[in-house]
Amino acid sequence: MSKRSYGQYCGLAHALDLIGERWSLLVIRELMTGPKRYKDLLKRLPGIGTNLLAQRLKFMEERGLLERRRLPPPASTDAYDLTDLGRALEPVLIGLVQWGYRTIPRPQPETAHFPGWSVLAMKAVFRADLAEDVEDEYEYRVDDEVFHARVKKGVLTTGQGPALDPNFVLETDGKTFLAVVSGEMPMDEALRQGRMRVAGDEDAFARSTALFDLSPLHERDDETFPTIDLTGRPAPGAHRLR
Amino acid sequence: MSKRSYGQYCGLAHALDLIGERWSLLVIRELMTGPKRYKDLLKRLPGIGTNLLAQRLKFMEERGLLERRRLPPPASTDAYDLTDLGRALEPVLIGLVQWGYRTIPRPQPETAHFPGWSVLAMKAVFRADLAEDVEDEYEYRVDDEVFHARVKKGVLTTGQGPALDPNFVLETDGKTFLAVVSGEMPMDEALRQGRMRVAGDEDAFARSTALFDLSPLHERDDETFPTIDLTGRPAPGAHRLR
DNA sequence: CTGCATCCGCCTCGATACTG
DNA sequence: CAGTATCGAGGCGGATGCAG
Repeated sequence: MSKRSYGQYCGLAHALDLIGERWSLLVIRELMTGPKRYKDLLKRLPGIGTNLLAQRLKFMEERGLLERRRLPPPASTDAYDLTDLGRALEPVLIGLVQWGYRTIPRPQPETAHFPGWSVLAMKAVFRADLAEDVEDEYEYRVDDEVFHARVKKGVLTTGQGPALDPNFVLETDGKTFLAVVSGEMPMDEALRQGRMRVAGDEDAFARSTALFDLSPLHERDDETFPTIDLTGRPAPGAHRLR
Repeated sequence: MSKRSYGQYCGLAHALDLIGERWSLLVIRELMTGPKRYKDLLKRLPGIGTNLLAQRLKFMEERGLLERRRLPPPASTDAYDLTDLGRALEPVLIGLVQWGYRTIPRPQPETAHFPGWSVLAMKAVFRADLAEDVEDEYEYRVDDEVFHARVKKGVLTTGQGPALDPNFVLETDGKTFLAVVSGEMPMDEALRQGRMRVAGDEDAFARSTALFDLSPLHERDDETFPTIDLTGRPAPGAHRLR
């Protein structure tokens, strides 16, 4: 029952009392892109073990991080959804993603990957300083997952499901997608090989590749790596797009 | 030896592979305020167990988060210090502190607390939007710990040890300090009772209490609660100080 | 005395089997 | 489908040992 607390008066220690145990933050990550059913969580968290997932869900529900919800009529079972408190962890997740990408190893054959994980990654690598004058909407279809991004006045919002009025729709399979986002394969090559297709406005697509800097993460130098900005100052060397 | 990895291609999962285990982030927190010796870490992390601390230090040193350093001559033993990679976790720690303070319970008699933990807390509750025109330096002496804050052009920097040219020096004991920062005791009362003393510029002290909003954390409404700002937009209702 | 390594009991984790 | 029950393996926490 996880009665182990650090017993410190410290915001960090208390935060870790709530979400510091194994799998907890990954459950939050899954719910960050929308409500999920129990079995979906199991599928997207390979290795968690069913008892532990149940325990984590119960624990975080009791603490007010998430809640069990009855889905609208067509669905027969419940789903889990974040509360405002749980959703407030988004900046922390983004910060951890940014930090993690500094040293993430290249994907191995057995490395798990779901396209939806890239929604957080997009927010992590988003260049808000280049997006002041951009107003776009992009749709991504990878395997059976569909998600979208909306850029407006320097702000990025994302969600699962199709976009309302996308400037382009990108379509590919999970293997190609992973190869591209991990920097193993240049995007142009995936397009040339026909393993990735983009339908819509070419200029918007060019803008999107600048806004989401998917360029080889492993060779990137720290100077240009975006990090959470506590002061709101523009990054050095930043220039307007368009 | 902690060979357990999530095996996911996701910045968050990889970050948790590095700092997701018990005590890891608290070790980082300790080193965030400056290099520490092994025994100091043990003392400031009650309950960790000596073997586990050694294991965590070794693990994180191998991964490049921290390094063992020989201290300047007067010291006889080594100390541990963060690398740039480890120090890059600061925004994440601040974000977690901000989030943790939303639900942190009132301190109990057995709750551990070291004054230095408040250095991170200051950064977490700092109102940068009020500090644009402030240029101050404050010194805090609590029990045997001394630390300082420097505010300049909306930016806060902190450190252990005395300030160079402080506008005021605040002095108190650990018990009173905890009571005040946890909102159990109003700062005025601590001053009136003589349990806390402020020597120096009264106006600067008034500014500091506005910049570091120590007002009752437990009753605070979410609207005014500072959170990490990814966009650099000023908080709603913010006004200039001075 | 500091900086660990070893040992030991307990709790957590992860996999599988089972139930409403 | 959504969990609960069970169990072996390993991580954790506390005490102790020991080398520099």
